[in-house]
Amino acid sequence: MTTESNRQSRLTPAECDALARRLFPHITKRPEEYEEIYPPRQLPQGAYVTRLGPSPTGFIHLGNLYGALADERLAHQSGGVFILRVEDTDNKREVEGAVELIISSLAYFGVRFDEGATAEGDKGDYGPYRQRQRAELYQTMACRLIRQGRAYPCFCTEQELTEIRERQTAAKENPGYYGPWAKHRDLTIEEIERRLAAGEPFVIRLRSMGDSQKTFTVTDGIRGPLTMPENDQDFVLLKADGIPTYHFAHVIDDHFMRITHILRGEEWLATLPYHWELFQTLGFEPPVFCHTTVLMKMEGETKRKLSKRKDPELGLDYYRQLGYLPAAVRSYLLTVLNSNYEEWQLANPGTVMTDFPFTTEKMGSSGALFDLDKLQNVSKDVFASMTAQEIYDFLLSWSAAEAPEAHSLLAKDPAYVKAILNIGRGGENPRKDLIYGRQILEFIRFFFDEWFRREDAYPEQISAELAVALLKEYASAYDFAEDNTAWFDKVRELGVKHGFAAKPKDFKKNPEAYKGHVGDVSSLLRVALSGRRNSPDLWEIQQILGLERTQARLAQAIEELSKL
RNA sequence: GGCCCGUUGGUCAAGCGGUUAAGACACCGGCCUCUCACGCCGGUAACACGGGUUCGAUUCCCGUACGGGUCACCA
Repeated sequence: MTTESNRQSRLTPAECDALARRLFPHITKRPEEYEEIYPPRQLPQGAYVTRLGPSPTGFIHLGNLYGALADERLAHQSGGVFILRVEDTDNKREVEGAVELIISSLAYFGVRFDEGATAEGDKGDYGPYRQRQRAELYQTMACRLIRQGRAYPCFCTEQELTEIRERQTAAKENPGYYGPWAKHRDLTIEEIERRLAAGEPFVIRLRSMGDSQKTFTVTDGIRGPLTMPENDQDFVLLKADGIPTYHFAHVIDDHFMRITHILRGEEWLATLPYHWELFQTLGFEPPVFCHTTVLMKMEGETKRKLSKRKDPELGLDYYRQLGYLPAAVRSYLLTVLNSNYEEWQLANPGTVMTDFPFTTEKMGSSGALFDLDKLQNVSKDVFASMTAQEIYDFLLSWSAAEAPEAHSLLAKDPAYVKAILNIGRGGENPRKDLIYGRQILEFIRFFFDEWFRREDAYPEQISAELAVALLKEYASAYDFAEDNTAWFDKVRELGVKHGFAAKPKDFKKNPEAYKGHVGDVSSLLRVALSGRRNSPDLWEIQQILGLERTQARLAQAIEELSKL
């Protein structure tokens, strides 16, 4: 804007002083006192102090966890502090119990705070940690700005603001409250006095000294040097109810809580000039800004930022309900957050996630699509690295909350369930077919008589009559004590005796000569015993089912097939 | 629309003036094999476009296109 609009306040220092007292009669502290109340932290060199500042709207999704994880890693791996600060300056949006939900959801996924709002109340020396309770601090700072002529009361009504915007749109000017458009920027003290006396509601606006024709440069912790136009907007500092806007609260809190690194989504990039001017005006040393990318979702042909309202399936609760392993979700998010995490993990087997040196430099700056395939793959790997006992413990606690109908069955016979979970586990290359709680229940359901049912058809190349004969013969010859090899040899013999090829290759070479091959015979057994055409090793399944249940299922299949 | 950020295979992404342009997921073959899964081997597939700068551009600069974000007394 013109230099005209950058001029100092029209009010004299004495008038500013009087105005400050008039506006904030209850403010007794001076900003300097707060510097002492919230002294610089005594922390090791290079320690990060980060914070998560959710607004208590009662919904938290993958994107929030994504950011929280970065904050958490940076703070904790550097010996720093991670704070939860509740940004409740908008009472219209507040939802009952939201803070508790946020804390418990994040805790479930392994994100813990050192300081700030907790379920038991505030913890730490830089509180209170709910912004509405810090009103006096913000007002003290606003009072100082008024006194310095760097802020002023604005009595504009919503209508007047709309009008201004309309005129700006018509004139093709940038919208906003700035420069010549800021009509209450230079009210006389008498006019202000008159309106105050009349009880008109007002907000406190910054008197911007910026020039949008000029630029400034900040070095972003993720994106490197960023050049942006200076702010020239007289944006609102304190709302009519005396509560600060995000912009004002953020700058003051991050200063007095001695935050070193501000991680926030890129949606804040556009207002960075606001914050920059505020840091300068208040004389605060700005922390390092780190603007992360947002997590995106594919919608039709285009990508879109995850939305609270449109994407309930991306809520943290959703993954908890499905029974995703917290470690898997964390690990997946880390692969997106830090591009070299995956390779590090591959190169350092047997390490835990917290050993990984997380850096802001390795964070990407273009929006990443949420990739369910990848999450599932990561999840499989995590389950594959766990013992049956660990998986059992997880399933038990998860099902208690999210799958009560399965919980009692899982709890009834721990040894049985663990034996099931142990199939194909323990070797160098464990099976990777466990993804999440619900899916695991589905995967193992046939082991339980309560859930067992035939899901697939018997092999069509075997007639019902022959199938019955095979099953009967198999059942009477079945020896529970035989080992895997001896057992399969017997299945093979049985097949050969009835005209099946001993090897699939023999059958392929000469299909006319056989009724099928040994695989068809075991398919028959598989369907009879598991209800499915595909399953893990049959011998193991029988060992786990036990002799009695095995025989019962064979009998059941014989009966079923006899009716055909 | 103004401003800001971004753009390497379907996805996540290495790369930071000279590479046969990594790797992971997904997909497709093959091997192993009684099915599934695992594992192993192989394959398809990318530097948005146009100008510069340079001996040489994926890499640097400028445009264009496309995508995203933001323009509140919400955060």
